[in-house]
Amino acid sequence: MDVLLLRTMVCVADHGSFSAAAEVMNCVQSNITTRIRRLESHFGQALFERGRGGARLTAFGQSAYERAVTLLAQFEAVERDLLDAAGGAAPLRLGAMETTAAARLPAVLKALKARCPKAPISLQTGPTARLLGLLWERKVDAAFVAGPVDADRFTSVPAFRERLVVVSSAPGRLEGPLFAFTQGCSYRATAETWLRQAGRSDTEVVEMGSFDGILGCVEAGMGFAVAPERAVCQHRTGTSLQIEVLPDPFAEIETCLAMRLDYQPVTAAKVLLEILAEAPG
Amino acid sequence: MDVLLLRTMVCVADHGSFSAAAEVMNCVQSNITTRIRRLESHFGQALFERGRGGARLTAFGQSAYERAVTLLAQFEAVERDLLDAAGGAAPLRLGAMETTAAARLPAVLKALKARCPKAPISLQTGPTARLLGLLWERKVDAAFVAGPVDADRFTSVPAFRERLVVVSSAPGRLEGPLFAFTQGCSYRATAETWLRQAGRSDTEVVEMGSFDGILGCVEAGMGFAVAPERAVCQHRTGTSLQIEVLPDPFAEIETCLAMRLDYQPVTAAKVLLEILAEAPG
DNA sequence: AAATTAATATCGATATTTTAGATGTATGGA
DNA sequence: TCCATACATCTAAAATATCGATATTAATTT
Repeated sequence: MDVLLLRTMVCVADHGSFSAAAEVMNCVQSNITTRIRRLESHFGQALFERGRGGARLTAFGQSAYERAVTLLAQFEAVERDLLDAAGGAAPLRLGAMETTAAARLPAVLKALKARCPKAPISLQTGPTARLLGLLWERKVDAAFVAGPVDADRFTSVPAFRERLVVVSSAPGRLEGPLFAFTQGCSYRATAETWLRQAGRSDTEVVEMGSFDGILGCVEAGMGFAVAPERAVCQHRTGTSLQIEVLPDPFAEIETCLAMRLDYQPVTAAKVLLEILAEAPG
Repeated sequence: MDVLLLRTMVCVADHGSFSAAAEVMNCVQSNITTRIRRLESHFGQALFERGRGGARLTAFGQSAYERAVTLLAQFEAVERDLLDAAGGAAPLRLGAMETTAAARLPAVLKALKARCPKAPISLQTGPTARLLGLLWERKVDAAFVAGPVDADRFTSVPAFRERLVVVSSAPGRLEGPLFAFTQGCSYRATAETWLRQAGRSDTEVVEMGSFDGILGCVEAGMGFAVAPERAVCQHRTGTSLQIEVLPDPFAEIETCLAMRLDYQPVTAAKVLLEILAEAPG
């Protein structure tokens, strides 16, 4: 019984079909079939019920899946620890909100790279809710998200204090729709709460996937947006964008670095925590 | 990082050299070299210090070894459980003392095979001390050993009550050396204690590896032996061997089935426990 | 200093395993 | 009926692991 087979089983179960798993694992679907069949013949039991609309775990498959998940997690934890012990070369997979990535991370990551040159560091951006999901599934090791964070599921340390501002094309001109990220973005949630309290629950919301796009639309006078001051300032150079701090209690938002409770920080993660502690934003 | 690589590392560490590991793993030594080098280059760190007289773990190798051992144990536990859940086909590796294997196990194993026909059952014989060692290293799942057993390290259930007898070629003729198994046999320890208490500490001891050999020598009048009554009776048919029960408190010895505290019994093991509970010997 | 010994390392041929990609089969819905 | 979706099967080729012979190394012995 090989780890690859277990990984494949977990991937199929997670993505609901052989073909989806093949895409995720960068191989052809026939390989997935072969591996699952090997596992199944090893146990003499079907792991999945195949049918239109994908593959579902059988009862036996379900129990195998649960054990496989914890086994693989332990396997990866050991591998991480050893890579780390071997010379601080354990990878660190970070997540961050778009705006944090743009406004805050360049300085932090530069300092981190300087102190852990060998550690491969990767970054994935997305809204807070999705990042917490990735964290929970162990797809990322630590994520910069808008606080506060559910302390029952994650540890978190304060990283940056952001001031939320309203961005518009002219002072006080809050006409047109609110440009915001897709659902799951906590800044958007804050903005909507603010608008409701200000009696503007009718404001239309336009979803956009990129921060640049949002600012571009706002600059063109198509509407307004809510974003952290730092992030706007970075983009504002040479533009006519106007900013205005949100009223309390919406102005002050804390960005935290969140991790799973059971995550054992690798060297690079410890250094990141030190960097955040040294230079509080 | 493949399981085979970890298994190889553990095997090298356990047996002290690449070539010894190669023998145990049924492959040529160059394979071991290749696998260890792959692991080492993966971590960028040496796992073993090579030298005349074998390979020793480096500090890093030691920590890798410890993690690998627990990981492999978990891996195997999961595999066992799943094979078991898939249809009671999980293997059961038994250990037993020579005399137990000869006198008691045939009936028990027959009943076990009848109730778990699919489960592969293997048996390894040896003296109590070695069996407990195998148990501890998880090389066997359960072992029939002479009680009492250290309850801090093993669970044990009573299996058979044996009456120890002195075997000689003529009634009362306890001349010549004591024929016994190698060190580690608890019957031998009992016999030596008895002899000491009887003021015969000077009795010479001849070690032999097989029970048949011992009885043969005794029958030829070369000396005497101590063994469970049942085992002697099986072999005695048509011989002139004389038996005499040992004085208290040496006569009554309990044979237990011992398992590691953390062993999760597979179906075959549970059935074995039932069989022992039904027909106490 | 040379020879011996007990180890691991290296290398090329071979065998095995895994993969990709083309094709087949089944099934439900337009 | 035809199409789309999804798994199964098969084959050639690519990747990988193994064997077996030989080289290398370092510590002992002579």
